[in-house]
Amino acid sequence: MSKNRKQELLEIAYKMFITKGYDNTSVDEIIKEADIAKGTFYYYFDSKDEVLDLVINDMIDKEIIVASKYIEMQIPIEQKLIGIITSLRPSIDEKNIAIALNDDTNIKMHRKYNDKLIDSGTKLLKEIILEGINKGIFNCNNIEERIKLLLIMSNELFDNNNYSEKDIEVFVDTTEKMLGASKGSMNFIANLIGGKYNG
Amino acid sequence: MSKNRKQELLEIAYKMFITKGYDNTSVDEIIKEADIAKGTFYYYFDSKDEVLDLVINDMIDKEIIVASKYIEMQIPIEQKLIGIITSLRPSIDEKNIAIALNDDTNIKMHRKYNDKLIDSGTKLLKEIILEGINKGIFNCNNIEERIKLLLIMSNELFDNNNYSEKDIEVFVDTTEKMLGASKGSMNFIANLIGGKYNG
DNA sequence: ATTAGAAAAACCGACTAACAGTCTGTATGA
DNA sequence: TCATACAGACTGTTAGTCGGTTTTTCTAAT
Repeated sequence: MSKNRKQELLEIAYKMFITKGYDNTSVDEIIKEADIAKGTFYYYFDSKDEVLDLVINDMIDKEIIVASKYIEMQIPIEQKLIGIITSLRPSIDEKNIAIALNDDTNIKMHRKYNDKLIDSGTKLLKEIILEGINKGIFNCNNIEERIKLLLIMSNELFDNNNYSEKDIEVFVDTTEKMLGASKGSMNFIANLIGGKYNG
Repeated sequence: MSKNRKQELLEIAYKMFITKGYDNTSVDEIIKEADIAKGTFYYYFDSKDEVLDLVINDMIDKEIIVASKYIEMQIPIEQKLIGIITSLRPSIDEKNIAIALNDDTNIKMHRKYNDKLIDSGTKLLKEIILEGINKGIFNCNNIEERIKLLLIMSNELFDNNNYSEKDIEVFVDTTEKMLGASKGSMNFIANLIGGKYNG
């Protein structure tokens, strides 16, 4: 029951953080929901903050698993790249996550999520971009730094649901240019992101 | 003494937020420092959060005033643009601000600062970029969206003191490309930012 | 012009409720 | 018997409240 209990607590915490927000979820509420005592909670975790970190790690890990599938797929490099970037953002059926992250009481959660995403996403994207450079589709140096910027833009632009068609247009244009891809080669992003987020 | 008192309280709060961090500064500590009672504090402000908002507004307003001076200066457009962007970030003698913003206990403050900065900075930069387009130095559409991306990158990249030469190189390259400036026309950024932040 | 007195603005500090985290245990299984 | 797993009363700190007091400002009658 030990590993199970910890995981069970994390799942309860996750659900409550998403539905109520991190700041608005007290440890007392979590243990009431889990029907355990305070001492038990602090037997498994050092702090509420540690729970947040673990919850976010789980969230990102799931996104990474989905995103990873694009690497082996038999599709154009550009589509792999964009597939990964969009997969790293909360998907349609995780719309409540996007809403939660963007809530004013979840600033801390949001920040930790984005930081971790950039960290994990960079490793994935590096493979793709190197492949693209080898095939002559991309042309750029300082790959990791460019990926970081790419993920920063994606994070800040697309995780509030307040972006416009023009935002996507500029993001596509900038992505093409900063990777040295040919103009228009990533135009399909617009459909993907538009469909994924606004649909 | 009424307007003065409010301003005095904001200045005390500002100093304490910067030196101790927002989360680590309690209202009790602020009123002790100001030598007033709790009721007085809440006579002037609705919440601790409102104080944070007001403090940040003041901070950004000061940065905007400095940045605005570049508009009238007789220097190349590229230098105006970069001058403004770098002015919007905490300057050398405000290094403690940068440190505070990046502290783990100041996530909320940091986020509000960046959001407000993008809001205020966009208006300033728009003038410059239009001027650049008119003079044939820049060449791009969707100006406001590009500015937003530019400020997002600048914010996320440069306000922790953890960026490298390569980060600057990529930022310069991306900025040139996304505004349609000629290659190398903004190379001087490296010195500016490097000197400003790492010196 | 002076002043009583009413009204509004500025201020006080004890109080509450909610919270994260602690501590001293007890039960249970190897 | 020893470590793992759990319990729940307790503490200290916090943001925010509330009923009351002082100080200032305005009004009006002398």
